[in-house]
Amino acid sequence: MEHKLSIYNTLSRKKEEFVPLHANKVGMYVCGPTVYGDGHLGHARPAITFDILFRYLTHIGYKVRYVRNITDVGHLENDADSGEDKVAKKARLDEVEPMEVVQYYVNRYHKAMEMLNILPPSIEPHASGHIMEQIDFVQKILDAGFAYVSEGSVYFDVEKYNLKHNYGKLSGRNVEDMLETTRELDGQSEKRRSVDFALWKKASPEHIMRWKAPWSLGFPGWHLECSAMGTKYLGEQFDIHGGGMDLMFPHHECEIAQSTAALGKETVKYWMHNNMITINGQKMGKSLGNFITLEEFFTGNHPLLTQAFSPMTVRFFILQAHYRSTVDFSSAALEASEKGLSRLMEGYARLQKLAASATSSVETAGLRDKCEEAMSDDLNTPIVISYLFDALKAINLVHDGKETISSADLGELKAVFSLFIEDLLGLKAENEAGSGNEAYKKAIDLLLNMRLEAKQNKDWATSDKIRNELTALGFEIKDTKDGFEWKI
RNA sequence: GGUUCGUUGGCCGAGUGGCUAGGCACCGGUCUGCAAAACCGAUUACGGCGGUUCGAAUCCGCCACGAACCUCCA
Repeated sequence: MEHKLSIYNTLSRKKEEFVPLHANKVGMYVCGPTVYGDGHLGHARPAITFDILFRYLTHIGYKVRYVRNITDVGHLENDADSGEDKVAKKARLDEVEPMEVVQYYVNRYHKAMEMLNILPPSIEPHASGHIMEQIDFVQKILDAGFAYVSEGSVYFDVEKYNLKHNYGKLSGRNVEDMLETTRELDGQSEKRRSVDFALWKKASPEHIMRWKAPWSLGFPGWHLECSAMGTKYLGEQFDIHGGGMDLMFPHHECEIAQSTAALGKETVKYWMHNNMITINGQKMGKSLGNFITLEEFFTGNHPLLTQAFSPMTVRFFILQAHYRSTVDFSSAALEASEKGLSRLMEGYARLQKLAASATSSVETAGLRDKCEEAMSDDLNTPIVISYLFDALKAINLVHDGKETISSADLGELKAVFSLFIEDLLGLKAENEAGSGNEAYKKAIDLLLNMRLEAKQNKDWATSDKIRNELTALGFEIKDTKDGFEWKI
């Protein structure tokens, strides 16, 4: 059964049925990372959220072009005084080439994304590789009369734009209020109004990353790259633009203004924003210095972490909350997710070995439909997961011989689990130490077979000794009807 | 101050008018030589006060508390 996909559009502040601009094709743009530091849990959230959307859109039959940018220029570090961008600053400190810093962190970002089983986007454009497109974009805005040049820099004229269009429609602001509240801060600026924002910025002498433009030797403004690259790869109008909620204002608001000013029309149909990850109720973020990098999660090397958490645990943890809710981080919450995930994945492995009977005593019909329905309802992954846990119960009961399943139902259940767990939620089994080492596995089997013999002779002392010592080494031993199972 | 959003059981976290998601923890039971795992069962909820309604965690109003954005941020 087909369910219509509905997604929450920040522009209208409600769920809307998703209707693509072009039949069967979807264009989707997501704000990617600024590569001047290691990725943290906050970066994982949009990456995972829009990975789910990418996978789901593909699953329901769309051909999706997914663009996720790399920000490696612009984004001023401090207020107007320095005019130096983040990447340049870091590079000077480290005494390396700016692009070397970019490459280093891009590599690390890709590595982390791969570990989290996030599919690569269709196109991953760098802002630094699209300076010409950005200069053209600035020129279009100037030509349209919505920008002005001031001492080598170009600024967007928000007040003028707002006379014809609605600046603030995305974030619910109005320009008059903003001028009221910020007027006092507006000193001897090159800007006419405090609300105006830079499209092109003249580089200060010490600024390393600079490009030649009609107005000055400089660099593009903070928000321009997304407008320029989005339209370049997805067209003047495309379906979905995503990113974190913190980007709603000013970043996305400015994007709307830029694109509307340059092209004379709305570019994006659906704006989607994932919520923040909090830590003790407060946002986890770079500027707050309370973030935990992904690498620290994977190694457990952070004061707030009681242990290491695998990439799949992190992914599962994030998927257990709806993307529009904040999710509060704690080591205890991660531990709970780890156990839940492990139970789910064991059940999934168990499902593959289940024996079919003539008839089913468990009810598994409708699972696919319910899961599809939850996914199509604004990507409600927590509900999908809850249904999978319901089905897990049936799997375990059949495994224990307390219930039966027909081969048709078994086949369907396998297909549904495979589809949702692997293809859509993107969860995969994580084989830890020892995978692939046959000799090692056989040695453990040998020990456990000796224990089995001891058990048959009712030599509990020997049998418990083997089990206890293996347990102490980190193995988990389970006795089964006709033998044993183990894992580490 | 402005804008937006939130407050659910021991913890995490779904749910938008009636049918009390799910996970983790805890307790009791089944199974087991004992465990582990699995299964069965029990318990604990909707910030406060009013209103609408036959009926509200869910709609409306007020209050309290918290968060995000208004400056780079996922």
